[in-house]
Amino acid sequence: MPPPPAAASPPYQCSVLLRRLAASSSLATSSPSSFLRALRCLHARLLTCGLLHAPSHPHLTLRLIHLYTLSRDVPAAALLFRSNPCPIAATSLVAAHAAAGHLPAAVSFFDAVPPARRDTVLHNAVISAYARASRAAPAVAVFRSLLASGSLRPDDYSFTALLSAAAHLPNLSVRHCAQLHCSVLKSGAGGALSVGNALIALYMKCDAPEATRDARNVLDEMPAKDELTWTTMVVGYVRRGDVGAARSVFEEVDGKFDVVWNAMISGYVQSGMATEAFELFRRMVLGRVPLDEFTFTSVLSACANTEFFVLGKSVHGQIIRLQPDFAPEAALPVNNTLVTLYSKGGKIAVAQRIFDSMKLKDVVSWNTILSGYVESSCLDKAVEVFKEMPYKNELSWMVMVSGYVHGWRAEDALKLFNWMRAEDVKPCDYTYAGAIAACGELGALKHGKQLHGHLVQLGFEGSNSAGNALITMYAKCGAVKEAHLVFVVMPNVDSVSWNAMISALGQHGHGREALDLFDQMVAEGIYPDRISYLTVLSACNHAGLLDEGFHYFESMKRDFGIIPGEDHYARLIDLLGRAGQIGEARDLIKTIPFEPTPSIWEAILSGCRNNGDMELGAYAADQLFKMTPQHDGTYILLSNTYSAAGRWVDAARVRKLMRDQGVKKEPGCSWIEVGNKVHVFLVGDTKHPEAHEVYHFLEMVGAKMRKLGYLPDTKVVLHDMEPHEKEHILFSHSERLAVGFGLLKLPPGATVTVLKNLKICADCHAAIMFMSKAVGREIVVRDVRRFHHFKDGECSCGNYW
DNA sequence: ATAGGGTTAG
Repeated sequence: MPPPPAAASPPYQCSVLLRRLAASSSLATSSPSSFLRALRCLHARLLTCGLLHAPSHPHLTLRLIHLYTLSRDVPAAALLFRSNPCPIAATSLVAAHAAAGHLPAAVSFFDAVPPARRDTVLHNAVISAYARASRAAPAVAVFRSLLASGSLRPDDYSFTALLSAAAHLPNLSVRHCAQLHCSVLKSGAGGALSVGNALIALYMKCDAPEATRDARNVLDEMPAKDELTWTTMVVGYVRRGDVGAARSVFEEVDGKFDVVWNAMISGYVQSGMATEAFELFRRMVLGRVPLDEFTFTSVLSACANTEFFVLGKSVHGQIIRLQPDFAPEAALPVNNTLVTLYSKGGKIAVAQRIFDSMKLKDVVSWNTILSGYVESSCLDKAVEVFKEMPYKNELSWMVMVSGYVHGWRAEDALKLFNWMRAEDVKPCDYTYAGAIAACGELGALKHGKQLHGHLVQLGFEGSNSAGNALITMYAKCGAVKEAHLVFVVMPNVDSVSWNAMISALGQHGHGREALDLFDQMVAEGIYPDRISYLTVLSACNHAGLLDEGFHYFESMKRDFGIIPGEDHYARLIDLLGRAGQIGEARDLIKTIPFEPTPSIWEAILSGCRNNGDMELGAYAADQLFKMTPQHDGTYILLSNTYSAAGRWVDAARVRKLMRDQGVKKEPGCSWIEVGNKVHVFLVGDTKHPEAHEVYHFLEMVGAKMRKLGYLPDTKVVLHDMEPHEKEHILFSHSERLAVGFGLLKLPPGATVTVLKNLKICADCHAAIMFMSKAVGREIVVRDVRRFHHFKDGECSCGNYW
């Protein structure tokens, strides 16, 4: 934007420049700072020429206000306006702010105009501002004030705006609609096309089935109809979930209006009927119906959601061929959807290229690329994007918080969540769900409970995402009762909630109760999914319920048509292995309708460890080595199998092999607080590429302890031990807990956190709880996998090592 | 100067 010429401009030149500035208003969004600079320059010139507020040029001030509004320089616009609060300027300001979604600002301009100066048009603008914001009651109040003014009369616009506001009434009944309909007819506004359209939309919003008939009557009595009339009908039926009726309205106009095509396609997309949407799109192409940005956006989003990636690419190709002349604003949603398509199709690099090439980007674009990186598990890249985003909204924070949770970075998730609240961004229920999941991951029961309290305060109790997260969090923290309480009070539980609750019971050894709950779910008519069955099989595993496991495994396919996947087979084999029926497990492999996968061989191998069946074990290990040669678990499992069979030499040979092959043991750490010291044990290979992350975590632990201040002189003692020392220290839980760490010698009030990533049996868990009670201290057990049934060596860390 | 429909991120 070049600055205006330096020479003094006559009024005419000023108005020309203003108009040119307005024409380049797209710059206001793409390059706001240079636009604003030019605008201020012009403003100064108008002032020096004495043209502002000149009675001969009222439009100059008006246009200036409008442009300031466009550039979001609200104070400047307001200042100009206050010097002369004329209704025309107010109308323009109200409309601009309402369009930008700033309702309070919009209304403030209405309020600033003295009531005697307000005209009908200004009232109309405010009514429609409320309508846009779904605020029916204040819209009606403004309409009433219009009637009460005495001198003013509502016109067609007033009624159109009033009706569209009324469509947002919470319990809209046919009676309401009929009353409004009557007052429209009495005023004589009934003949206007826009009023008729608004009436149809109003009736179609009613839940009552007979409302559609009334809408149809309005339509039939309208002297003239336009494409909006039909579109409203189609959209109304789609929203009511009656795609069939929408389709017959669509057939009735026989494709005469382009927008109705778009409405029908998007209706199919919203109803999850992608195939029908594609079919309609094909007919549009064949029938040479003009395709616009709305068509492309709907079809592309259908492709992205249904993983019809190839079809999406061909639509993209079509766009490239047609070279449609979209304005940057029109191309924006199309490009946003393309970015979604490619990132969901796993082509994040292509998505990034499209993103880079976009002339105009908005929050949606940035959120799309952000979640693209999160879903492609490129968390570091996502963080980078998050930091450089020019604008964020609540969704951006939500994506990042839940991205951290999925990337196993719970601490970062909580940090971000707190930061977000410090920035005064109000988290939605999904964001709370992410933070709560992070608490579950960390075993931070207190913090989780706190968030639960906030949820209740904020009125998010009815939210399923938050409720499901709470169930899982409480279960992970060992608070099954609380989990159950959440489950019971949830107003509309879904299959995720059931699965979470069943799994909560199963994890804590309540196998029978878990199975009962599953049966109850089926009895209530909820269809179990593959996750439900995974959960049920795990519950059987924890409780050692072999026959029940088989019973549910068989019913899965028979009763619900769910094809068992590798994970289901692996759990079943696990179950057999635990019961000592390794021969049956061997037979089961033969019945699997696909090639056994690593997780199945792993289950076999760990079954063999319990039974010392070295022949099968060695075979399973062979298969595993072939499939995942660098997987440390295989070596450890095989070595343990040999140990269990008493073949120590072979066990040592496997470990040597692992070293020789250069397979790195994944690093991890365990930590425990004793007195004023935090003992941290670094386990695994310190040369592993991920070891620095563990060191980082250790530093964080220390810093956190000091910050919390509950142990004033906390020292972090790093134990980077020799292998033989590790095996000694991590030999057995109960031993370690009782003796090794001197639990009973702890000072009163100390908190003990028991290790990360250990397998622990129900008996040990009970022992810890008992000790905790005995010494009157809180003990948090975090991220511990618990086994109800265990044999020698299973619970001890000899297994882990 | 004001109205009404069809689009995108989880």
